[in-house]
Amino acid sequence: MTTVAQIEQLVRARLGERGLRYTPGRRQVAVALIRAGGPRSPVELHREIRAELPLSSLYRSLAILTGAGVLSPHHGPGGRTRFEMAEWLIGHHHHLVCVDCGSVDDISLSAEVESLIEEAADRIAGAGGYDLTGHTLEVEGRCRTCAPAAADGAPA
Amino acid sequence: MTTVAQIEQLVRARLGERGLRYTPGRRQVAVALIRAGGPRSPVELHREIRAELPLSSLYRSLAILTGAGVLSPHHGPGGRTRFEMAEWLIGHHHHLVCVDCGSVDDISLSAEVESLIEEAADRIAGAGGYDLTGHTLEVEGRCRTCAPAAADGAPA
DNA sequence: TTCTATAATGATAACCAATATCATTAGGAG
DNA sequence: CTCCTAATGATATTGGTTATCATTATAGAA
Repeated sequence: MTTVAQIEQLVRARLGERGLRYTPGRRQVAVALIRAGGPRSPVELHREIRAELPLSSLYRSLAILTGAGVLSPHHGPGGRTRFEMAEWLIGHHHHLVCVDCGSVDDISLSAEVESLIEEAADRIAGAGGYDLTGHTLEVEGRCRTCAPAAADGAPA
Repeated sequence: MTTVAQIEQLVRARLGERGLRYTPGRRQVAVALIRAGGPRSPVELHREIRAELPLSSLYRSLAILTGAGVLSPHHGPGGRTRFEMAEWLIGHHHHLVCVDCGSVDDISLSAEVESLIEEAADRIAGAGGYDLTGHTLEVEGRCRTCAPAAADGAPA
């Protein structure tokens, strides 16, 4: 099991390599995301972080950390972007996404399914002339909160 | 092989069920998306459709068609949403996505991998209390145009 | 066909997540 | 201590998207 402190050490090192500092503001963001079980939006993080961290700084921290490869962006409904720790820090995983509110939980697949997907992704990217960076299975549905409202999509 | 006209017939019927009309503007959008090999943004569609279809009307047509279950939204970088025909119209598929520019191509998986993923998605949605609506494998990489620029993500 | 209710359109204004700007503050190297 | 550069925070701006509203077009009724 990787601890929060260990991940933070990797983050600090990564930032250091690029002449960037692991400041208190950036630390708050990183720790919140390490503890989260899935991608979080700037507003969600702002609510979660008690300290009065200005939104402008929060957005910039997210941009800096993303640029350094520490965070990965996830684009959801309503033009909202959610961020999570990159896979080299918290391990490979997939997403369970609510198509209505956009909330996301991390999930894992069996080794068997995972290796088959990996193979397929490799083949597909090659065929399309893409420089493969990764893959994510997005399992889509309506979360318990959103399920009651709205219906259809492709009725009888 | 399903023809454009056949799909259009399904779209017209679906709209009719809801008291909505399959107007020329909506038709332009639908035909362009039926012909496209993947999700398209409003601006891309606007460029593709020669006619002087106002952006406000284009956006509304996309919203109407999406609400009717004819289109599915795909959320990409830069807060840009791309739309494609729903799977009940063009069949199940997955996406090859450029993490930089957000362009998307449709791809398919072997029946073997597909059925394993389906099973896994079912199990995962159930465990998370989600009402499953679908799943998409997003194969991520950098397209030929974007590959030259930028590097890393998780270097040595 | 003519009338009428409702949907659709198009120009414009408003919205809001995200980004850029810029003056100020903080931190590391010499 | 001093200097150079990074980081911060308040604010202004951008840009995709949505809402508003008056006008036009269409389906169905008479």
